[in-house]
Amino acid sequence: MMPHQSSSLDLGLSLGGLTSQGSLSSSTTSGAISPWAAALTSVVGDVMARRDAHAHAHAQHQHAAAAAMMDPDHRGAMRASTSPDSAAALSSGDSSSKRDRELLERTGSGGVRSDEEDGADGAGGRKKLRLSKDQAAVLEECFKTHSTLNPKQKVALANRLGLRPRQVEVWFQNRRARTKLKQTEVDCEYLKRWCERLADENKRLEKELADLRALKAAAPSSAAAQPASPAATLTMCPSCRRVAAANHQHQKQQQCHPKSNASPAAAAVTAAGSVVPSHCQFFPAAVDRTAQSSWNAAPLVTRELF
DNA sequence: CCAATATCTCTAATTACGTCA
DNA sequence: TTTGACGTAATTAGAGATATT
Repeated sequence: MMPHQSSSLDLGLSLGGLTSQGSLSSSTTSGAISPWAAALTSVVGDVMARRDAHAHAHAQHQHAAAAAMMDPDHRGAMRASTSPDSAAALSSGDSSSKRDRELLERTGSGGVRSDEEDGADGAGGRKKLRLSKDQAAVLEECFKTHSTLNPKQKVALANRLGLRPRQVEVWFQNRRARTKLKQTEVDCEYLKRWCERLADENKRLEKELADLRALKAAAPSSAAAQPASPAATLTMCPSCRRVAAANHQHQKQQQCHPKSNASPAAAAVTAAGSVVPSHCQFFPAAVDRTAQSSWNAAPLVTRELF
């Protein structure tokens, strides 16, 4: 599965740096600001300035409450907090199960509630939050920088947006899923077009083969002049279906695909582990997709093939 | 040191809500 | 006004990693 990225993505964000003015101060022990923190700060600054013009008073109230509830550091160095509820549960020695705590978080008891939730029914019904354009823009910008969040980033972002950390987490999960789905669609389209192209190529080669056979049949006299020489025999490579002349003199076919000892450049290993002959490598996906070991690393690009 | 347990985060699949044509 | 499609927030289940007991 995916390795945990907490250490590599650690912002060094200090929640204490969240000032009441809404500015996000990010600092590392070295004093350098990470790219993610810088992006968050600038994006949040731009978008939130507009947002705050409308909802500053209410947001401040929320953020103050959130800051009071959410301090992941108080739980110790190693265990990160996902929700204020779980933090509270742990710090109070609560032995309730994970599901219980998740239920608690969902129902919002003791946690931070968003504007939308405040207006929701309290009967436990699933009330769907609609993220504002500004919230979505901030999340989107952050996603561009990093598709995953460490706990500190999550809490900081949640605080800034007036959302629960869980909501930020869910948004990133769904965003990754959408990205992957889109990439899959792109890949699917790409493969479809390759398939069509190969079918065309196959047709062309079969026609070429038929022509050659016709040519051979039409000129039997020249073949008869050299009856002992089967050099004109045409064979087709079972793998790539290319036509090749066979050298029967030594009962050795002209090898279309030199066996495994061939130079590394002669064969590329596909993702499935099969060997693709070098002259069959007009399907680049067989090669370059091996480098895409993870979806996160696969950029959503339309390959320029045609 | 090792096993059991707890907790976290992730993906994948699914559900359900809100919007819009 | 109703309805179906669609986008997406939220839920669920299960797996892997890591810390704690």
